[in-house]
Amino acid sequence: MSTNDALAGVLHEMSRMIELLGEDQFRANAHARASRAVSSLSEDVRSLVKEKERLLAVDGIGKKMADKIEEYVATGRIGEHEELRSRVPAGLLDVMSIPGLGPKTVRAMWTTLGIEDIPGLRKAIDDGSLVTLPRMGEKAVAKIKESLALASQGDERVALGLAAPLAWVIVERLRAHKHVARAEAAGSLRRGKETVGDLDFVVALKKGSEKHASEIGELVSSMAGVSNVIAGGPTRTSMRIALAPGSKRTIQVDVRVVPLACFGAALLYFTGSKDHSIALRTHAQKRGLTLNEWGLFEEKAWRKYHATREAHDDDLSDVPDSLAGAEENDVYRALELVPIPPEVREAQREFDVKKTPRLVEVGDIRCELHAHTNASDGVLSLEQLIREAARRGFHTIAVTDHSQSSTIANGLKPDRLRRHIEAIREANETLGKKLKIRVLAGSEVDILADGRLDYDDELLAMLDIVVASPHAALSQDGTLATKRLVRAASHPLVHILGHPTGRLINRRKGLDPDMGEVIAAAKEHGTALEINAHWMRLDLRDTHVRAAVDAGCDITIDCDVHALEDFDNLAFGVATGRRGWLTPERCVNTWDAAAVAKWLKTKRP
DNA sequence: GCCGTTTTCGGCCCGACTGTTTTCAGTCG
Repeated sequence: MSTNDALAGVLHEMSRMIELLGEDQFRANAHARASRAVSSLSEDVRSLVKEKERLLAVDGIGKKMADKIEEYVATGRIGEHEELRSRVPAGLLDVMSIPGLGPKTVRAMWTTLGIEDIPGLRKAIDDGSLVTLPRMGEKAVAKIKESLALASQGDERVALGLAAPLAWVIVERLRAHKHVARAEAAGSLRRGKETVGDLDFVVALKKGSEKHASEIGELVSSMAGVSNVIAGGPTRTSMRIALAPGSKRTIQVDVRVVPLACFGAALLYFTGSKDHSIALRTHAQKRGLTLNEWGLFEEKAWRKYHATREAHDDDLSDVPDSLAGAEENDVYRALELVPIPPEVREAQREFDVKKTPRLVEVGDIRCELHAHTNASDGVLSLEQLIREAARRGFHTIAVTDHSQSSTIANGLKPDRLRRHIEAIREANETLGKKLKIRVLAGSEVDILADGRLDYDDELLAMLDIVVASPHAALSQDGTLATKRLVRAASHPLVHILGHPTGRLINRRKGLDPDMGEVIAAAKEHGTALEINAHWMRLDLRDTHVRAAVDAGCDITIDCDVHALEDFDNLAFGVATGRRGWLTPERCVNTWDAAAVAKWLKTKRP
């Protein structure tokens, strides 16, 4: 785990413990906010504490928080954290992590029944003592029991690439309904986060169809794979659905229904992030306005409406006129803000921009620079690969099979690579010319544990393109990893540093180098850093991309193609790039053929 | 504990839904 993630975890825990102790809620919120700010930092806190002003410039980090962060970096602990821990039973945090159980309820369990952990909670359910708590009835206990059963099957966030296909199916189903005017997936999926906790959908009904709101929730909750419906109101339905047909793994799905005039405001709010939404609402509040999922309103007008709303709460047709609400961008403009793309809505500097950034888009991508054939561990023949790349309109396809050390991946020994180069050059002359696509002879060469490359320089120099990636020794020490990657990024024949950390989302932590140093080396030597678009990798990750973009590095977005469908992972790589504020100019794959060729030459003798 | 185009003190986003209540507290996103 990176230092940033570890620190964020400590701050989050502090926030939860402050809540459990029933102390100042705003202090708890401040710690939670600081935790989120730290986890979305593009820089390692270890370097940030050296320049305190820049640490203090981070939204949500003030003087006291900066001191705690400094203490953590210096000693690996925060005294106040340990003091809190001594006052709160460790198992109580597990209890509070059960959906439906918040700080007030868990505190009551603790102080009146002596419950200190999940076994204690189970016991209190069984012996009937739990139901004696205030505001605790049979239904509430049943819900807790259900949550307990669910919690044991694991609640880790779902990789973007596993959740997205289900989201697409649901959006299509919603859009096909006769009363639906618009439907979009929102939440962290829309923001392109590498993992998502749940799926959010915003649906607008056609004018005159407002009475049919309740049909929409039923439309989704009647889908195959729905295991239980958690809540179902006229405008909001929550349920759990199997991630794939037959899969035991489920994900929470929330569907919100709004009138068409409110669609933008609802989409804005349910896209988040939480901190971005809070910043917008605070901004509105200072202007005597109120922003909610129904639109942007004069505060007085909204209050008057809302006070009378209960009488007709299943009727969505009478929301008062808003200052903005139909489109997200209208809301930003009405607040005198620049519209912000979803992927960078993190309340981290996006409100400082003077105009909407033009971030890289899938349609900008014009070449693929990292692809395997059946010469190593791909399933496509050279011809199939070239045809598919051409079919997708690419001007260049790089054939980069594995190098000799990757024996499991059938890596090529030097002799075999020489013959492979000839075959690729031949294909470039024949099929490439015919399909108007340039075929590059390349290699994804292993970066050995000490930073040396897996072929000698003479052989590397014969290749049109070299992607250098780590594949083994992925649990080595951070300092060694930094040296290793810096050495590879500084190599005069390397064009691209491929999936630099080697992490696999939810499965393998990968290397933990000082990315600041790696980025600096890449910048100095004109080496591009790869965003590997496979949803299991997304490596560089979003925060690394942002640091690299800030440093002025070139970035590639590569599908690391092994099979036809891998080309479709591009959207995930692009989303990660966008989260890192990547513009087309800095993204090599958006350049025209001549510019890419010229760039490749700069790294050849 | 953070923060400032009202403020260095005194605020702190806002609504839906549930289950428990006869008017609301707690949780969630």
